[in-house]
Amino acid sequence: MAQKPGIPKGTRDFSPVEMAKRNYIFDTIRDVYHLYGFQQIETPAMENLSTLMGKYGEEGDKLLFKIQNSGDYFKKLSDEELLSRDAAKLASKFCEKGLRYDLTVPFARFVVQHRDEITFPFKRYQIQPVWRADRPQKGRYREFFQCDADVVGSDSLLNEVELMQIVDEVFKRFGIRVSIKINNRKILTGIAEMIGHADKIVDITVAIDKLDKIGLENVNKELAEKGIPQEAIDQLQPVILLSGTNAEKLETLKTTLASTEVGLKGIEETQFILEALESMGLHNEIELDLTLARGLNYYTGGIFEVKALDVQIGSITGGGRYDNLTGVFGLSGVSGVGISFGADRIFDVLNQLDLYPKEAVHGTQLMFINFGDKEAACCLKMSAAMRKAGVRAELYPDSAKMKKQMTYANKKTIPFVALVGESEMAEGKMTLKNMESGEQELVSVDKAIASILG
RNA sequence: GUGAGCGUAGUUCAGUUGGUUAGAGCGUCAGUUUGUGGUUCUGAAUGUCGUGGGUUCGAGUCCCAUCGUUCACCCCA
Repeated sequence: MAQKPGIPKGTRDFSPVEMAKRNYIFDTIRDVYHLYGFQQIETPAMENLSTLMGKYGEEGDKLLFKIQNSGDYFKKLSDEELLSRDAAKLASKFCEKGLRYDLTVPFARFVVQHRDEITFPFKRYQIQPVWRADRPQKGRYREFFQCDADVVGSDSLLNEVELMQIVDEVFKRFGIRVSIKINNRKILTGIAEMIGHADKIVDITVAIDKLDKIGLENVNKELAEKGIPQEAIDQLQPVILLSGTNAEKLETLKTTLASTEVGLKGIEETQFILEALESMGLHNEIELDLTLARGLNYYTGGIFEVKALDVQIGSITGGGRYDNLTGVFGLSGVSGVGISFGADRIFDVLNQLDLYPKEAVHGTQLMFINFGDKEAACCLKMSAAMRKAGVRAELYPDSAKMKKQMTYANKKTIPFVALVGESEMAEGKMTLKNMESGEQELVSVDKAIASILG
């Protein structure tokens, strides 16, 4: 066997059927975004590395795909640099660009760069692939699509409410049962302050985040390993184990975090969002979950995450508020909040649950069998008329054996086949065969259109 | 970045304690059928057993390396 070609790990080809399904996902999300007044933008696949670096934490920097400069860059390096064997340092010498890691940071760059053309508040959505140099595994790819919607230039919590409504609506349309989790960075900060370790907030949240995965005991162990004293860990217990309804949780937190201003602010925000959503009535459950941390360190307010209830696959949507993301690009005072649907994981979920509507696949509806040049010419005219009426029609290009042509129609799951031979031509009609039932009858073009579209 | 499993036809896999010419289902192609597919029957094609080295009289099978892949951890959509 000749050497088989392949594609880089963590990347995928998409077949026609897969594309039809993916487009159904993108279209559904896009429709809902439009309903809420979001406008689409796109940004380049590559950004300047300086735009990307330092925005996703240390771990994120490592996962950035860097793009090698062109040209003889090694000539410009000193012997010392070349011999340093320091990948990160050397990369900075001959990589100026990188593939985007998410859509939020490029969007922040976009906002700052085009600030004079943008009318705030700016509601944009963006559906594009992103790349991460991660090691692939189940539900994790190195190239995957995100479907982001963000509002920048407005501090109003109504934006959070609206985004949660969008999340709820999208998953309702997909028919995926989900649990929407909400938290607030300010509450997490308040907790860290309360126990007197505000500086350890990242370690604390990362540890707490693993609660349902590794259990309380291991969380506490990890906290201790990160240098949190035992008494502080003890103080954390009631918070970690917080339970009850959302309202009850908030009440408990109000007393626990009474001493921290940030904490109370976070509680107030969360309460507003939850109450607003409650009055709207969501289809899916929304739950205050303090263990929800999210690694992205630019979040400052509300944090959201969505998990599918019927498939185990990690989070399928996430988002949150970031008060000062544009600040790092030189424009402060612009707050933003956004969500991101993970199209690829949603694809996997829909596949596993087999939730695609039949109409999602827009295949050919009618195929003309090709009997020869004369017959084909007649089919050409008929098919033109049928397309005009909105029938997706095609003519088999070669006058191959019937069996071959029928097999082709069968494989493409084309529901109708038209046979136009000598006798049909004489009458200006076609024999229309229903591929599912096997029935066929001699009909006019108009009648055929009616029964196909009917 | 860390750890574990798996690489045999287009595909899913079988292949005994190492033993002659490496098999099966599905798929593909041809015929049965000069205007009828999805269901029948008949026949055919296809592999450097991921790659390189080693042990052995003998390696698909054992050892080492390498690449690919899958899963878990870290992190994340």
